[in-house]
Amino acid sequence: MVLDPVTEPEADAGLDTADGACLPVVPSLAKSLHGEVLARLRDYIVEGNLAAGARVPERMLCERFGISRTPLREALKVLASEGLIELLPNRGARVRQLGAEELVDLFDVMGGLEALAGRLACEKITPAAYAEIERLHHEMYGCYMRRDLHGYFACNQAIHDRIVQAADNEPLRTSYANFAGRLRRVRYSANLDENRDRWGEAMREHEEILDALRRRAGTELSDILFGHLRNKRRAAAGRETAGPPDAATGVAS
Amino acid sequence: MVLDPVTEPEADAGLDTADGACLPVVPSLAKSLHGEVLARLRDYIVEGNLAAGARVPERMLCERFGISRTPLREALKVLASEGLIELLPNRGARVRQLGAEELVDLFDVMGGLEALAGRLACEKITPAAYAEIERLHHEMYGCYMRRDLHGYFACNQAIHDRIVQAADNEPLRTSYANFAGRLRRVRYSANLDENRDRWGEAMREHEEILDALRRRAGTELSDILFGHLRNKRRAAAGRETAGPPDAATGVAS
DNA sequence: GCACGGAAAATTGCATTCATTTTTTGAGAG
DNA sequence: CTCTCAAAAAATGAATGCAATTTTCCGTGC
Repeated sequence: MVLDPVTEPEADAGLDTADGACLPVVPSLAKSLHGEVLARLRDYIVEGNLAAGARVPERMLCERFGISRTPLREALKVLASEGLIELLPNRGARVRQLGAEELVDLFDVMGGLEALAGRLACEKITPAAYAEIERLHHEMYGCYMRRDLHGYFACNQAIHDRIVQAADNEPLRTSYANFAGRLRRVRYSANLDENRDRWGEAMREHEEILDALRRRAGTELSDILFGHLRNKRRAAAGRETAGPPDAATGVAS
Repeated sequence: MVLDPVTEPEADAGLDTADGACLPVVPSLAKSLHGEVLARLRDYIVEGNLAAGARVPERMLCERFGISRTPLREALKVLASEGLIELLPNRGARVRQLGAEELVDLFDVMGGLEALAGRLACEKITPAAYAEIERLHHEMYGCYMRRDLHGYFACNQAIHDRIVQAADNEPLRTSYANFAGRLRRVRYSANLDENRDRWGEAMREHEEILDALRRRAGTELSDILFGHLRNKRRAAAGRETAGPPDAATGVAS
């Protein structure tokens, strides 16, 4: 996940004379140890290998990745700016705690970004891309009917991703990936499984989503998507134990 | 600018026993040389002290800030992740070029974030905060009437900032500040001055904004704000020379 | 006169080192 | 036995050092 911008082997060696037209893809963190470490460490944390609130042990990660502390610390600074970890003055870094209110805020931002993606998708989506989403929608409906939770999740995420892709907006993609990563750090829980009402509701909302997208009704789709995320948030919040900030929270539907 | 999260002196030294309730504010980059350098360098670039597309000279900035290369390079990595600069594999960093299409994308994301801020503000804004926005609106109208462009800009920005503040969502604030910074790097141009139609239109849109906010009509305000940014984008794009990616583009209204 | 080639200089990326702060360990007092 | 305090140990933050790549500059050939 966290869709990386494509990293081709950088085939344009040699002739880059005075022509200023060498800005094809962003080679920013293409190779370079730093980029590698950043991606790996981000995955490592998002995957949940480090307990929430736990301190990030530099030494251990250094030998784990076989690098020195310099590139690792650079990666830590970036992850901090992404909001995944926090830097404690003179005390290193620790995995960011997601309190209940922060979780709510993140869900709202995701809702805002999806709303934007929907709006833009209605303007720019190609018939082929729409057809693909329609296909995924029907596949998801099939999963819903036969109570295939795993398949449903996969289709659901694929649909939302496709909408973001269809928006064809690189900064939006990046931001979306960033926030999705932050939320993904919390444990998936099969909350739909114990919440059939929400599942049905979510399915109906997805019908509306597809319908609005079919009609290219940007404003409408925007509202539906925001509401969709709001309901998802509520469903997740319902599952929450609120007390310990480590509470496993559902991220689904 | 780029509103920093408050940095209190971290008064909770000593007893943090098993109680997991020590997450008041983010001391992330509170002090620490790295945080200082990051903020200064970001300002330095946003202010436009480095030409667009120009390479970022480490050595020079090091002696300019009186630090070694390590914290500077850390800051560079973070700024790259923020999208302000780009890292070239073995060639250091350069200030990111904003092509016409990227500019459009950034405006859309700003529109999406403002739309979200409007929605949330309608839910959470306090009467006092609303009153303040109303006051700013009338002050802005005064500026408009007497053709005080500078005052108009200031009020305009203050209003949009207040809406974001009223949304009371920290991740949103951070993201908004990030994108605003990226756009701010392009030169301000008094495009409203040569585009009286747009000025009047913008003023009318702001009337609608205030009205929707007064009625706490979140969905409506969301649409108006997105459209407002869209029009702003169009006005800015109209000024653009499109050819050279260095084209000075207006960011106003 | 201009393009091509190569060596010197500069710059980058990462590792290592050093000073400072924090955390842990242990001894002693109450 | 527990609490306090101090010193050792570890870890952090930043500076410096070093190999590798890039850029610059100058000489040569056409």
